[in-house]
Amino acid sequence: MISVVQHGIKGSELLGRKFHAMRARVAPATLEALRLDHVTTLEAGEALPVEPKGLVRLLVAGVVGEVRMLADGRRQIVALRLPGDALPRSEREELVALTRVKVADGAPLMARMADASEASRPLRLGWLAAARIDEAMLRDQVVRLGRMSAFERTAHFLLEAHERLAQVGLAADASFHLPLTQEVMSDVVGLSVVHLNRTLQSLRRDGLVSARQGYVTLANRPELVEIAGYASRFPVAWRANSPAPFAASLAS
Amino acid sequence: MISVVQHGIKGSELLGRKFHAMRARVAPATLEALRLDHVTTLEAGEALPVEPKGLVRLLVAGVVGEVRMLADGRRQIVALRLPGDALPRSEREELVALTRVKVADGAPLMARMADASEASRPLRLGWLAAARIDEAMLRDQVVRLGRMSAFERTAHFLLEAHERLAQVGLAADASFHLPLTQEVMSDVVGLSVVHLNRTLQSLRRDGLVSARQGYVTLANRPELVEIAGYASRFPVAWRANSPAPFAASLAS
DNA sequence: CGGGACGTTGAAATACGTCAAACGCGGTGG
DNA sequence: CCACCGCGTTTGACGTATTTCAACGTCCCG
Repeated sequence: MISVVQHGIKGSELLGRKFHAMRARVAPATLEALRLDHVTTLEAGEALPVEPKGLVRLLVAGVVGEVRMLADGRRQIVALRLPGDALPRSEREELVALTRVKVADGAPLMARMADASEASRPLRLGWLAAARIDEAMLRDQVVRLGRMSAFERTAHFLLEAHERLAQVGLAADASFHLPLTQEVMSDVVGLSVVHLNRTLQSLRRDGLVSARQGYVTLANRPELVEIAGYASRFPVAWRANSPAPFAASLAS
Repeated sequence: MISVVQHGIKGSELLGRKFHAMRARVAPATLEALRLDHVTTLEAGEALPVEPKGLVRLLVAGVVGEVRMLADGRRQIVALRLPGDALPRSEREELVALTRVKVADGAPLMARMADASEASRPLRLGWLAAARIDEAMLRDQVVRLGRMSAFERTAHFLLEAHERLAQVGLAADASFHLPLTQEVMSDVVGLSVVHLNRTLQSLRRDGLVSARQGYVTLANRPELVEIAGYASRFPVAWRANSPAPFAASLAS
């Protein structure tokens, strides 16, 4: 979330590739300033070091979790960060690499932009819009955990994951790569591993999704949407654009 | 949340009283610009009309809930807004007066400030800080719902409510006025009314809180904190200040 | 071949939800 | 003044979703 990529800056050298900036809504000069400094790779399970200065980091590949631990070891993954998302720095949550991960330190400009002081107006607005989407997804998460059944939660979660990945070009059709262990997913949706497992089985039995080996296919998306009461978090304006160019970054 | 009041602008004519602005960290000129236009009163149960222009509204008295309804009638109150909080405008949540409520339309300046474009730097920073606190509380809510037992949730919720009210001078000691029905509270903490009721009884039996008639007393705060794993959401810097002047606004 | 993650399964425990009724209480109207 | 609501709280009995515990299967990797 806080995904700059989803904002008109489509693609970049995020992956070591050239800027792809199709139909970028941001002035070239500003885009230029977005050039990223350093790309680090972390292994699954590692905690990301806390951001030293005021830099902003961008998740280039893999999945990062905002993890909150309780005293007795219970774990809640407050939110997931997917490729293209910025990595926030919250005080009580730890950022943990849930898969192998590539992180790019944004140029200081990004930090200043976060300050909402300097930087260009359109970029700043995009930033704000992304933050708003972020918060909306957080609210979704609250509703999921507070009022939805295990079945609904899981469906809703998968729908969200799919949509977010599709946004950044990591899901062409109804299937996508989501290399998370069931334990991780259970900590996202607030269930025990065992029950999540059983819930996934129900979803499969009902022909709604098929999930194996980290590959998920939404076999019956309309029905899933119905069940979960899912509503897209992305303004139509954005959905129209795509297909986002930067791909294949979830795996490695 | 997004409480401007908690930011150095201590007190105001929010209640029709004089500005009290002790040790305000904001320039008088900026403060001046904060003057509020119109104060409306709404009855419990009423939904606040959606903000027409780009105005920002401030909750002066009473409690407002950010309510999300599911198709089948289930209700989740994503967050509570207490006196001094700004009223956000989210797409999927409805703002509902949970008690009799007083709302003030902020001057257009506030709107511009929300844009993070114009307005003074300190005010803008305060705004951002408040937004950060807001999000932190939202994360707390996620953890509560995702990984805490009914007992812990309720304790945690009461602690948060107490602290927030104390921040704005609506709780001197360990007791405070929280005129919410158990049904409302149950929709905040994601429990059934019946179960919330029983949970409150346990809390009473254990001598941790006493709650009757909308008046809550944290009889054993340290123990509650321990149980709920509660951590304050307010930076120490703020806590030092107080006692906030504007009072008695929860009731009416 | 052994070990370690991860997924799956079964049986039993429990936390929480649902249903339905009763209670208390302030308010209203006769 | 009393009777009769309506609304919120409380209680009991019961149903069920979800957790816990413990074991087993499987795949991968050394």
